[in-house]
Amino acid sequence: MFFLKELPTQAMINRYSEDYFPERSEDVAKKLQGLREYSTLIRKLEDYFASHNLSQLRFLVMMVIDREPDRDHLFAHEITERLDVSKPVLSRAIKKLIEASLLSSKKDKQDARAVLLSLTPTSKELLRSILPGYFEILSAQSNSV
Amino acid sequence: MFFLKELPTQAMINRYSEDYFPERSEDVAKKLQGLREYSTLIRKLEDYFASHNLSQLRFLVMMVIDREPDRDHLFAHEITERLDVSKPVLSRAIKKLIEASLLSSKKDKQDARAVLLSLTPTSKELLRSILPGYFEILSAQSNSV
DNA sequence: TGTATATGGTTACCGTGATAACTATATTGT
DNA sequence: ACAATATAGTTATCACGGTAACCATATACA
Repeated sequence: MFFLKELPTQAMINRYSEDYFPERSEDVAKKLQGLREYSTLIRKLEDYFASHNLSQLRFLVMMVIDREPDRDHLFAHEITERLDVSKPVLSRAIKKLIEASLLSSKKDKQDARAVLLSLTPTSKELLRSILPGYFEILSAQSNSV
Repeated sequence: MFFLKELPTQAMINRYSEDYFPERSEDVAKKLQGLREYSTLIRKLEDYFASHNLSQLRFLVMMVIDREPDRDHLFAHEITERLDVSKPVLSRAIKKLIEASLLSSKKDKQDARAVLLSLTPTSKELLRSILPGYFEILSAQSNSV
């Protein structure tokens, strides 16, 4: 998250940065604007997921299982490979999804440590119902990015 | 933060979204890419601030005081107007900055509720020392944004 | 075979977001 | 003047990131 509401003017950035990178101060202005716009977008997404008793992370966990070709399940460590999130955080997100009947887990037969995770009918239906709103937010022109 | 490492291909997005917004699925792809890139950038910034015993928020609190024209102080509620963060979070950030001698506070004479916040010599020096690295990260081309 | 190492996942703990509700002081309006 | 309302800031509590350390099981290899 990037909190700054009123971005510094180009003049202000120049004043701060001209000692270091005068030739790149426009890049800085552009990046700050991007940070702000994407922070706003992330807020909208999180609000949207929250209104469906989800978080962005829990949504993405379901998505990466759903989008997996040729298989209807993933192991937790495979989800870790696909999402930039720490193991404990993922572990907790999975636990909540299971409690909400949005994931089902099954012990693997080859590896007693591993757990197979798959979507439930409920979560497949939920995914279908929230995707339109998700794409709506992502494609909205109001986010001037 | 947006966690998805491998973004969906355009074909995958089309498959998911064509029922809803076929004409805007390229916008969706672009937004997802932007989200990912800015999340990476925010991670870099947070790591950088952490290496200086700061957070992005604490840095921005100092910055908005420093950049204020004609005054060397701000009230907490003025900082709230400038940063998109809740009052309690700001309150805690200010408390930590004061404990670290990076902010000094003084009761206002007109309004007994309000507290004047200004930078200390230490924090002015700290700001000057971390700004080059901050602009370096923001202007780096590696963030392909 | 059995010991060291690697891997899958969880637990414990901390930092930092949020909201609701609170205290204290200012302001408004009759 | 004083009751109602608004404002400045804090406290309590929760959600959800992170790292370090920990089980349990698999794998490597002497």
